[in-house]
Amino acid sequence: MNSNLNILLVDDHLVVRKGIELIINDYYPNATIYNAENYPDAIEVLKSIDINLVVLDIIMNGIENVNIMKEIRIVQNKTKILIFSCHEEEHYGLRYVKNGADGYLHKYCSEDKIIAAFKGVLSLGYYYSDEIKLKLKNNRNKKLSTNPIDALSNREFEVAKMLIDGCGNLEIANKLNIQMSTVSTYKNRVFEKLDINNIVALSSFFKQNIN
Amino acid sequence: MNSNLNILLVDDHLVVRKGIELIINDYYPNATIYNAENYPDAIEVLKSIDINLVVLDIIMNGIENVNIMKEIRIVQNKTKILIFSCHEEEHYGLRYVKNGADGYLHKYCSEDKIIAAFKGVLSLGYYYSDEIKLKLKNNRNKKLSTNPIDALSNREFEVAKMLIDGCGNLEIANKLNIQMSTVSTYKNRVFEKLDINNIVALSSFFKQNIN
DNA sequence: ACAAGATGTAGTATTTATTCTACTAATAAT
DNA sequence: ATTATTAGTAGAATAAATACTACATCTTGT
Repeated sequence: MNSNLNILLVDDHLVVRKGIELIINDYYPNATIYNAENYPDAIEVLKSIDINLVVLDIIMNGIENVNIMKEIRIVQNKTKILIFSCHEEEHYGLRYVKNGADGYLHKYCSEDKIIAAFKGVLSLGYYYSDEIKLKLKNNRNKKLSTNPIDALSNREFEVAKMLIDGCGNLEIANKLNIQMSTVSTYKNRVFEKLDINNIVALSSFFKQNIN
Repeated sequence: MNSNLNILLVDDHLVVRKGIELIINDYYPNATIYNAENYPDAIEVLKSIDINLVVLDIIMNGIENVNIMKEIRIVQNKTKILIFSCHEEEHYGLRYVKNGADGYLHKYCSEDKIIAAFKGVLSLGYYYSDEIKLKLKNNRNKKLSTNPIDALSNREFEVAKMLIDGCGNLEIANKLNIQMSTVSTYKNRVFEKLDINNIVALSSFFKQNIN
């Protein structure tokens, strides 16, 4: 059954790939492991080999690229994608799942969880935390925009940009002639919509998603 | 010769430890590997076993602790310490070496470099990049550093990085077991030293000067 | 056309962050 | 050896930010 299990590890850290490999070896001794340290290499592998599972680092060289999942699905639409990220699932998980991930694993997690995720994705077809399941349910009807920034209202966008410029809430409130609590409300809505929770993340979000 | 080589891997990421282990296995098949996923455990191991080399992640759970090296040296002063970090050596390296590291490896690096570092540290006693060697020399000659980040104290540096990770003052205070006002003091000193006034600027300062 | 959700906005209570001062210990400078 | 800095740390007072709730006005899907 596992004799023809093909797993592709996509991560720019050799050590991480090796670590996953060692763990997989224990549980799926017959699996064949393929390695890719960048996305083009990964696509190449997928073009020539039938891969059952892609273990994918979504942030390579500091750049997040959720679109890689679409590219993977174009080449092989039945392969399973398990995100293996160093970010907290809490803030990023939902977005990845909405963009096509079948599961989300934190680099911190235990061997048990890694194996549980592998099993889940390979047998059930998915591995979501309860939190993500809940968020998915609450979000089911909403369409997924390729660019979450598009979901921001004008006022939210305006505030977001000022925050990135280093303005404080009070300063923004004064400039826009609104109450600080109002600014806070926008800030919250922005954070929720982008599924982030701090200004640095907001900043990098904008850098990545806007020229 | 290698028959009684004892290596301690200190890293909170299982996958990383596994990865290093797999690499070590190939080159030092007789080495005995010990694992610790936190500092107290590491110290425990060091108290009972003669360790030749500690492969050390200095940022555990998002908290940098350069003092761990002093603690290690108190327990075993002849053991070698090789920092294995996910940050660029360029500007973090010097700080760590000055605080007691015998070598610095980036998590990104190739298998060759990992082995070279192991060999260097175990035979020569150190493994420094040319850049760090130069900096060390300049430092001895008391030449000014061109990088303002080098002007930050250990504690300031620590706090700065946590701020960039999106931690709030209170969170940092709790993690470091200090008062929030103390955190604020550091934050202020950092901002003054770098001549900035908000987290986004701090973040880009680090990105520019450290990556 | 009408319900459901999105948007713009605040008030208030609470939580966090900043300021400013200050003190000790460790280092560096002279 | 002595002085001057730097580093690590808080307390108290003050200011800023957030959470939560609320509500009227637009949009939009059906």
